Amino acid sequence: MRERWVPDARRNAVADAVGRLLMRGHGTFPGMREIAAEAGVTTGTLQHHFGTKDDLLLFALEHHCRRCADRLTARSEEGARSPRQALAVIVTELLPLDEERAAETSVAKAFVSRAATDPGFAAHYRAQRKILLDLLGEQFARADVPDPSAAATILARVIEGMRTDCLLLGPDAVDVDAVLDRLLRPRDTP
Amino acid sequence: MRERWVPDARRNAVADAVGRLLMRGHGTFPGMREIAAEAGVTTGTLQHHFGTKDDLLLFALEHHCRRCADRLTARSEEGARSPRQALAVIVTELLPLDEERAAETSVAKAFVSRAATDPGFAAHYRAQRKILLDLLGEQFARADVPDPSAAATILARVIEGMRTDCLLLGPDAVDVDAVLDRLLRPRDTP
DNA sequence: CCACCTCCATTACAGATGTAATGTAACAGT
DNA sequence: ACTGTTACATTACATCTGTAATGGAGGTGG
Repeated sequence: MRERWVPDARRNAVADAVGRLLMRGHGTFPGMREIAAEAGVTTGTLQHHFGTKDDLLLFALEHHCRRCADRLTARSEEGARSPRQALAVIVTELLPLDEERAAETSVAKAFVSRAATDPGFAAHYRAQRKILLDLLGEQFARADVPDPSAAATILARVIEGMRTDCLLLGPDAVDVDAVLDRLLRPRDTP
Repeated sequence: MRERWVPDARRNAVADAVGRLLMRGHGTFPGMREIAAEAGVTTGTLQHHFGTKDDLLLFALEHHCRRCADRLTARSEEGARSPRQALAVIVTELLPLDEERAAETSVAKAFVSRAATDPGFAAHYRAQRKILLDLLGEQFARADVPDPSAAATILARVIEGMRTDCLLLGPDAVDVDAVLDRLLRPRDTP
């Protein structure tokens, strides 16, 4: 008998395959047959579960964002002690420090160019960005940093830079503590 | 008589065409015929001046980086008054605020994913990053910021984030002065 | 038993892809 | 004038692309 799958699990497996291919491949989006081979299915399966290729890619993007968000909420209690530690958890969880997070980062990077013109992907970017800004801003407010939302905007940008540094130069190129030191140290108040 | 070109000018024109296509297109690398059409030549011309497509793309990347670097050195004297203004010039020049800089940013973004696996593109990224870090670090040192190279690393990452914010959310999403305010305001010295 | 549906494999196809191969003008050197 | 080289244009081709079309296997409700 053919393997039985709950359809969502199959879609998630395909999305994971896309992540692995984007991580290993040359950065360009893989073809349908390549995705099917990596996922251990045929292109017919892909056509059935996702209509078109763009639907598949958009689902893959959402899948990896969802996984990252799940990890963030799962570790959210670790930040109960100090806002500084909460920020460290968030930043570290977004860095490509293992295969799973490397795939997520590769996916995110690959879709930036796409989002520049395609409104669907752009909307997704905006939504994801807002979630991150809220998370960071909350911790900056707890840390009594003046203008916490501005601080969150800056850290979000630093995170993006750290993700590519880590992806292209290796894990030793980033130092979470050094970054938080500089962004959290108290300032003169006039 | 057929138009005469000094070969370098033709290559640069092709590289500009690639930039425009990456800016307007959906983020994926354009095909040879598309590039040829945009540049007003045929694929034979492309094959003659660049051997293969990868050579063409790498040249395009170098071309746009060179243009940006040229603009930076051309405006370098404007930063003579204050390091803060020098930093503002550098950051602004890297943001996609007109067609030329938008093309440069699109090119840079498109090649990040590629650099993750291809050593040639990765080397280019490292070199370009070092140049920027030196430029920024020099100004932070002039501003008597403690650990100027660490500050430069952070600002370089912020710049990368600002570039995508500006590209995806529009010019109003970035505020150079606000960023420099936060990164340059004096700190408590223990 | 029968229709019906989901799930999937296979095949087919029209179009795009990078590039090799070939031809051909224009000019440079001798 | 002959030769060689540069700078293209055109054609050809094998391969890859996304997807439409078709068919079939297995489970489900009547």
